[in-house]
Amino acid sequence: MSYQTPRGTYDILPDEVAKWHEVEDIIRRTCDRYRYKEIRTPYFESTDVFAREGDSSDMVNKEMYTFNMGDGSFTLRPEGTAGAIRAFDQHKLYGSMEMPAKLYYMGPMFRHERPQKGRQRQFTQFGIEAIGITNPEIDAETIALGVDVAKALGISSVKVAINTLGDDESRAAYRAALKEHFAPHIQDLCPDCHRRYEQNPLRILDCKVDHDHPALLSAPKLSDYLTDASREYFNRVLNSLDALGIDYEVDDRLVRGLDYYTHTVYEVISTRPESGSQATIFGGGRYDHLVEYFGGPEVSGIGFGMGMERLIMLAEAEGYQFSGGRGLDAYIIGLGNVGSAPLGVAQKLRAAGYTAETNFIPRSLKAQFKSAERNGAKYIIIIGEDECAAGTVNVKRPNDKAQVTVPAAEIAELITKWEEE
RNA sequence: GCGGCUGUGGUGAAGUUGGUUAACACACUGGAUUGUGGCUCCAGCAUUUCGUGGGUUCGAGUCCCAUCAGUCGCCCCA
Repeated sequence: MSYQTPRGTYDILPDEVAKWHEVEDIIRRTCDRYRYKEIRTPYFESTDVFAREGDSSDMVNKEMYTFNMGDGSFTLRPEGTAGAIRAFDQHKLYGSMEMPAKLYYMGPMFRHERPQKGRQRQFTQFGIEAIGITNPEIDAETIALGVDVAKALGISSVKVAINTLGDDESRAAYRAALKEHFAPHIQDLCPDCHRRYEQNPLRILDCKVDHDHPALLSAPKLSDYLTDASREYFNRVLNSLDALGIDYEVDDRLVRGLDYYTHTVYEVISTRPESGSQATIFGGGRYDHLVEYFGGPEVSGIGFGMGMERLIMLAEAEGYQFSGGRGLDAYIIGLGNVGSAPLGVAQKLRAAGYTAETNFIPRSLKAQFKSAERNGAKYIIIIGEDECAAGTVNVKRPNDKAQVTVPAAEIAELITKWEEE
């Protein structure tokens, strides 16, 4: 009997962790520059935080990890927005933070989906939310933040696709128009579109099967149903993107899966052909009713979510070199009966800020040299019985094979001197 | 949830129409060189074992069924 990680989950092994630290660090620094503050919410919430009324999609019905321990129904968070808004309302941050409240989060999310590459059941998502002020410049700035993160990881082949869903009035009118338009053609469309017709008519527009169907090509445009205010808002978003120096493409077929989105929606995708179904780097939009749903004021927010596994995959595809973490400064070799002398030397170096490692099991000099080399030691320190008795150590620099003998007490000073050369 | 493909040691992998000792390479361990490594050479390294569990057969890594996992596409994508 052997054990393995559950389907769609994976271990991040020691060799890969440095990569994650680096990505996390880039995200934190970027958010810091934009003055977004981290918020950490529970990994599970009451189920109704995620299963809001009006959502009848597959996500809520089949793709959530929900459990009941006898004190209510709880669900592992499938995304970050709901928890952040819930916290914003619960702690009345609209009273203590200056608006917009600019928040970011980073951590594991859980979705019971069929796994694929870049699509795990437990995955890691970074996201931001700017809550409390409806303003097109904010919408544009969130895109700039996400693009900055991607750029910092060398991801340059990106395309910003953006669209507007308009306000409630615009979207309701468009939805009605779409249903009216497709009603006579519904029999010609694929079975999936039959379901979409009922559940989310906007999704028919990006159907892969019926992509070139005449009824799709002649379908009414959302832009024709926008109110003047909505159109004006969207134009200001686009102008702001110009000001930020961000190229974009308006894609009037870009929609979202949930009903709470209004006005701006966007997706930033990789244009590298091999990225396939993992092309989306991050996607987000504005939501008008979420804050009041959780008991807060009638204000809107905007945010995006970014899958960090994909981010790392894309960074690697673009040739980004991860630093690999800190290397080894000194490897201390002990030969013969030298007791704990190597430990003492290692500790002196660590106290001075260096990384140091010693051999613990009796091994030949050759074997210990191999370990030192494999660990990429910048300095190799040899302590034999003679040195131990004399209170000295041999210090070797593999680069040029220079070697000196110094009193053990002065080891840190010697390394520092060599480091400064 | 649906369909296709894949699954051999630490890694990459070869394994013909089922036939008896699972190739090769790298990595790793030890030695040649018992206090100065990185090269070279030698040796060891899957010993009912080929993701797991059944089945067919005199005999299965090779065929059949189931199952698990990965992967590609669909659905969905908060």
